[in-house]
Amino acid sequence: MLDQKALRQDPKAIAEGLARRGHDFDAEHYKALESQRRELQSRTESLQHERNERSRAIGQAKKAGEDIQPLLDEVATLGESLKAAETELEAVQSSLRDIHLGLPNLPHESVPPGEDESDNVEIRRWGAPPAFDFRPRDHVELGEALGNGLDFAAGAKLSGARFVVMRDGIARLHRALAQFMLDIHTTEHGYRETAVPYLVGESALIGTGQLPKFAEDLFAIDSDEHPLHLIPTAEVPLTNLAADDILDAGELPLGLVCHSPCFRSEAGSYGRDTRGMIRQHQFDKVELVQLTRPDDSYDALERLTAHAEAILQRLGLPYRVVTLCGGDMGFAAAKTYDIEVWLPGQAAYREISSCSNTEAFQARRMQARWRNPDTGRPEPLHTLNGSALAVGRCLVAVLENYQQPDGRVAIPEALQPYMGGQSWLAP
RNA sequence: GGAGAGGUGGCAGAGUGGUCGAAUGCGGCGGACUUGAAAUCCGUUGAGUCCUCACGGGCUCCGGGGGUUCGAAUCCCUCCCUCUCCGCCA
Repeated sequence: MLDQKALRQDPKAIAEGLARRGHDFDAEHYKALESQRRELQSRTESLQHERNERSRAIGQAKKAGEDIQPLLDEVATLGESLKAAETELEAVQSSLRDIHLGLPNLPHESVPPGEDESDNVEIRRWGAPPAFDFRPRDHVELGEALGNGLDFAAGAKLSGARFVVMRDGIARLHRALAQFMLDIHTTEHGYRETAVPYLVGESALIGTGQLPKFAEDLFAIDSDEHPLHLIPTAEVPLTNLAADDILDAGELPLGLVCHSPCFRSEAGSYGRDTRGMIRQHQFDKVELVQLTRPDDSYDALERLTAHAEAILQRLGLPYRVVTLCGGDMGFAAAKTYDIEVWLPGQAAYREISSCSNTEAFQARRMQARWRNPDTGRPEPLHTLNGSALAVGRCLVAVLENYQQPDGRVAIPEALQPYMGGQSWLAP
């Protein structure tokens, strides 16, 4: 949610900001609704005031033993006009709420202009793509050769397209990656390890911005008794832990890390990445979330991104970092860095992490606040999130980058302690 | 699934349908006393929102939603959550 004061004060400026991410906002319509709201609200509240006063007078008269009938006659019609005003006000407020919940975040001034992926700006590279003197295979081939360790047919048999079954060394490697990431983030980067529910209620999803607009991207539990959704990312439960809270300044910045499965319907991406485990309905991810003071959130974004990069560096995987342009950013983000890992099977850099500062956008939606010592007042804090990393895609990157001519795969040194000292995956 | 109890301010805990946003205690903050501290005493201390340049004022909130009433923390309906016992169960 955007700052409503700013919206009221200068809707045109907001519209210009939103245009930078390709969002069309009708400032005139908003202004009209807003002035309607103002008029209705002051009318409603003055009627409420009158009711309160009169009720108080009736109470006092009754206590004094006076005849209250004349007073009752006076308020006879008050209730009706109050109710009418309240109903009207509610309708306008609900329209305004719909608008508020539907507006995406404003891009930070440092966000490059642009419409789509092609306008993203590369800001750095690390490592060099491995030079193979043979035709590198992709992870699908490699996995199949490794004792059917990646079995897409089995996944499809159980659950349909975009599911996979992992076995043996590959399953273990997948587990090793998640363990490794958790250990680094908790012991070296200062995040608090957190385990969360994988099913969440509607309010949490509104809090982080998935609802009301993107319901079709989520898997819902089809049940009146349990109207829950599978989490598309641990960002949802993790960030919402702060909902309705007022944190002390001393608690910030607060870093949380969580390993969880993620569930995405991938509606609207039917033709894309159909081969392999790049785009699955279910995948594991280690997620970082930070809650910060507003004046610290952009430094925190750099730190958080560096935490994600540290994993790739330790694994020796080449990557680049890009700043997303306005048109390519997610709904809640004010600024996003994508980290893209080199995949020899595709001879391309592919997204393996996305690190975003949402500023106060999510905090306002979920009433996550901190007590500002300078003002003494509760104020929205800033929230950030980033994958560090997507475990499935990281597995793909290890398999493809560490493959050998004979089909074996070397295990990065950093992971060997998690693999019982093993240094190869071999058929 | 069955039976019962309960959800009130940071915490604990009162609350008769009528100045109850709410007693009291603890905690927090400020002050007095003290060389300093403790103890003691005095004061203060919820959130949201609207109007106003401001001063200030209004409105809403006692688990959520709905209802009765001139007036609801208090009465009614409904949902959610917590606790105890029984059953079932990883």
